[in-house]
Amino acid sequence: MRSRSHMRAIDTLRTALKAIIENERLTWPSKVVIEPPRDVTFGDLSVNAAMLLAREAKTPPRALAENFASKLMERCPDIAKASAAGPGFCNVTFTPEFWRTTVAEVEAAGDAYGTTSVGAHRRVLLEYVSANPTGPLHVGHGRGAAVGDSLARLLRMAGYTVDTEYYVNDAGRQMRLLGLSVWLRAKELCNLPVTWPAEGEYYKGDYIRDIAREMLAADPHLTDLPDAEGQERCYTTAMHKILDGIKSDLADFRVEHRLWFSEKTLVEGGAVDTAFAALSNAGHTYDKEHAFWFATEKLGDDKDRVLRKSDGSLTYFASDIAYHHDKFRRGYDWLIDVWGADHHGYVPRMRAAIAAMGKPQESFSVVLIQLVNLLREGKPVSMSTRAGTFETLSDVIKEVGTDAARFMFLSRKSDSPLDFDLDLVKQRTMDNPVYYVQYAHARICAVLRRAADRGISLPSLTPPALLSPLDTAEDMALLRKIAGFGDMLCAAAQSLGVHHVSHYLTELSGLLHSYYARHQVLQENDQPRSMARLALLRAVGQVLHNGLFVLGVSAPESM
RNA sequence: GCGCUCGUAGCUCAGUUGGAUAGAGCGACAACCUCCUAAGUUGUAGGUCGCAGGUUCGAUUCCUGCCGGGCGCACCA
Repeated sequence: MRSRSHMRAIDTLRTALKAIIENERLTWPSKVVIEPPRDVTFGDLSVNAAMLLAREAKTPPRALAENFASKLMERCPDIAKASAAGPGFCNVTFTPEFWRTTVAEVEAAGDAYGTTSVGAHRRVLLEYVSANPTGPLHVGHGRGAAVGDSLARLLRMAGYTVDTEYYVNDAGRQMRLLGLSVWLRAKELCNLPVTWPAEGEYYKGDYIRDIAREMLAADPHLTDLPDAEGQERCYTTAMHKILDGIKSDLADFRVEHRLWFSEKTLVEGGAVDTAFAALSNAGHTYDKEHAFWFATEKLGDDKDRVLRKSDGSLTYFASDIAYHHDKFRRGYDWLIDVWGADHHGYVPRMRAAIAAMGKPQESFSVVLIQLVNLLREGKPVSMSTRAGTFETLSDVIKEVGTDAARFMFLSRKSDSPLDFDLDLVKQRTMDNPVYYVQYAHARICAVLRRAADRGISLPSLTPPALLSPLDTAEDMALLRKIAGFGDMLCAAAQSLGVHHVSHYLTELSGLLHSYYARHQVLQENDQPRSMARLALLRAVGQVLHNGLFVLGVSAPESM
């Protein structure tokens, strides 16, 4: 379903056209699309209604469109021009006065400009990053973090009530390996004999040795402990240290998680049994070959899945079901998970679990994050956690900065692979459009400062009369663009595609730079025009600011 | 082999859920600072939207089949 537009122009046109169509005793087709045409010379908006209604009206689409066009002009004073075009489009141009009032809309709303209520306060739980606390975050996690955090901001702008959560996998094999790895390093540092497990059965990164060293410094007798107890202590300490590091990296990256949810606590609280009972009561489980199975195949999965293995232990899927069951119990209407794209094969079984809980399909969404190919001077940088030769998120932030890294992550569809070249991201070219957008904002601020120096002051709400000098094609282009900001945010929220926001900002910045080069904003001999343009620029600056906020990128006042 | 996904300008990618003559940046070439920030602007060149069918007023978009790349197919997490 297409969401209803909030753009004032579209709203106005829809209302007028609806009345006309009803007057003709025709029915408003659900497939009506009102949108800006590809070519701006066609007008501000374009409607396909005549083509959809031709059959019912028994009139050629072109003639019907002409009829609609003339009625629109009679009926609606905001419409300056309406005409039939192409196979039966109806193209509409609004009056300049109509567009100018957009400035006041922006000024009145301020930081809230662009917010809508399509979300209707539905409660969303957005889970992202959730990396195992077995090592520092790397660049791939950074992409998921940027996308998740910006999605939260985006959905809030669209009127959803969003909680963000990090699921801490603090139970299971990975944690045992972490404890073992630190424990063995500690023994090694004390020159005790150590037999290393097979490759892949322990973590090798330098941070493991660092943690072992810190622990020994705090307690020189650490290695006197029996193996089991020592490993347990190492696991607990290491996990907390690593988690602290992750939290600090996320803070540096302007990424917020409001909730931190422990898998261990969940399991110990009996959530698995509760979830199992729910599935069993609905008749979705069975026992086979000493294992406990979940019949996911009937719910769209490739085959049924094991929940409790024949050795009595739980599968990862089991606790994940319990986790999602618990999310619903906490009252959320919509669960959004941000996962690495290598987990896409996991989606059908999770969907099956959601269905088995009796929840509608729309209540669960997965946003897949494709691989980040980290490059340096065009050459790939290896990123294996266990090999210990990865580039951490923290290193990348230090090198290129949070703004550039976030914008880069957010400027492409999250489910397609991304080449992240460290040298490129530091460059100030259009391969790296963050500067282009930030520069547009800084430029506007510079003009506003200059105006203030000259003693020109704008009212906080600009009266319409003051804006009448805005009459060029470039003025209209900017006004139309900022008028569409809220709709763009809605569309982006609906498709869970944050990249739409960065594309929009790049386009808006292009219009601004072009405008700036073409029209002198402050003119010594034309105070009224200066005021009007200043007000327009201030509004554009506000929109850039709001858009950058959604991306979690700063809007500098000077560069 | 099965499933998911992608294939759009030389390169990196958009394409608003089926609309009109398919866009942007980079790279190339050529113009713009006595003037509010040149991290900028303007212009030119560049395309069989992987291939072949189908659905309809209309397809880059939806369906089918091929070709090619990525990923996934555990009583792992």
